[in-house]
Amino acid sequence: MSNNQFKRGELYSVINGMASTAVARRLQKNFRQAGLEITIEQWSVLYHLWKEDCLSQQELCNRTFRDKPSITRLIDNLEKQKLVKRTASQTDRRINLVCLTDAAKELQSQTIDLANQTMNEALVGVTKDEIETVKQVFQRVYDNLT
Amino acid sequence: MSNNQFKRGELYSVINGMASTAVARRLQKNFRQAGLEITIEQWSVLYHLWKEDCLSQQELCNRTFRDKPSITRLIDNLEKQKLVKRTASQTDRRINLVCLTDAAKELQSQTIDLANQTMNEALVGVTKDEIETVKQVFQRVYDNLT
DNA sequence: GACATATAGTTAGTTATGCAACTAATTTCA
DNA sequence: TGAAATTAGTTGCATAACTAACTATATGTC
Repeated sequence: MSNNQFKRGELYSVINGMASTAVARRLQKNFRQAGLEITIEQWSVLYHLWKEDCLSQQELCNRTFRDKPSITRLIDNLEKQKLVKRTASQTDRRINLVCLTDAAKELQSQTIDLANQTMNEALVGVTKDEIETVKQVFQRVYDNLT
Repeated sequence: MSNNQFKRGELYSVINGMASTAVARRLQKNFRQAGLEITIEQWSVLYHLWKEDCLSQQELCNRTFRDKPSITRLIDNLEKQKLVKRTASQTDRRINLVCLTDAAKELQSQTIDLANQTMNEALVGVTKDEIETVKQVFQRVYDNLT
């Protein structure tokens, strides 16, 4: 038995990611209470577009760790809500560039404030070093499996 | 700004839980390759029943961190596959006791081996102390938000 | 130039999640 | 005792995930 193997009874918390689920739920709730009608999955797409606008769907797949059908439907829903718009690329007609609308740009600061607030609530009593360790382990696990 | 606040650019990995998603995906794949037709959500319910059989649906909610409709439907599907059976409690007729079938009992060792194997792959290069820290932070975050 | 292969995105089908509204059984307490 | 509140579970609706199969465009190679 390897040195770092989880005991069976502890496996679940890792597989299920209960902590990140709890964060997501709380953030969703905070959005709703602020009258924002977006899901946190939609928000996570907008988040990457705020960093760099007009990405291809494939690029959004890479950055959000989602597969193509998931992104297709998230973009469908964001388009219905008039938060993004698909535009065919001039140079490669296979590619859709996904660009923010003005309405989406207005959401940025408000939702990022809510996200930061939520993280502050979540991380009460957690040290900087511990956060650093969690991030490193996450990255390592992700790299190990992909 | 609080001392342990995430920088914006780092928020996503926590909220999305990409690492636990990657673990779940790999475990699901390993189940499929072994010819096991269960989802990892279903497995996570069975997991708690292997530890203690014939729990109420409410108790399964608590132990798996899911809400009641999610458990209702997971049990529906597990019942379709003849892996569990609902039995009305003798003492409180509101309660369904969810009990394992023989078929489910046979799945236990095989799937837990696969889960341990998956965790070993995932945790290559991660130390025991780091795992301990991650678990503590998860628990802390969960407690902070619930 | 033409055929094979790779890449970008969509669609269909199944399972799962969250919320809100619901039924039925039990408990509380006036 | 009997009405109100609580608890256990279900159902309906919308969103999202994964897989597999699909279309369309682009690239690579003979």
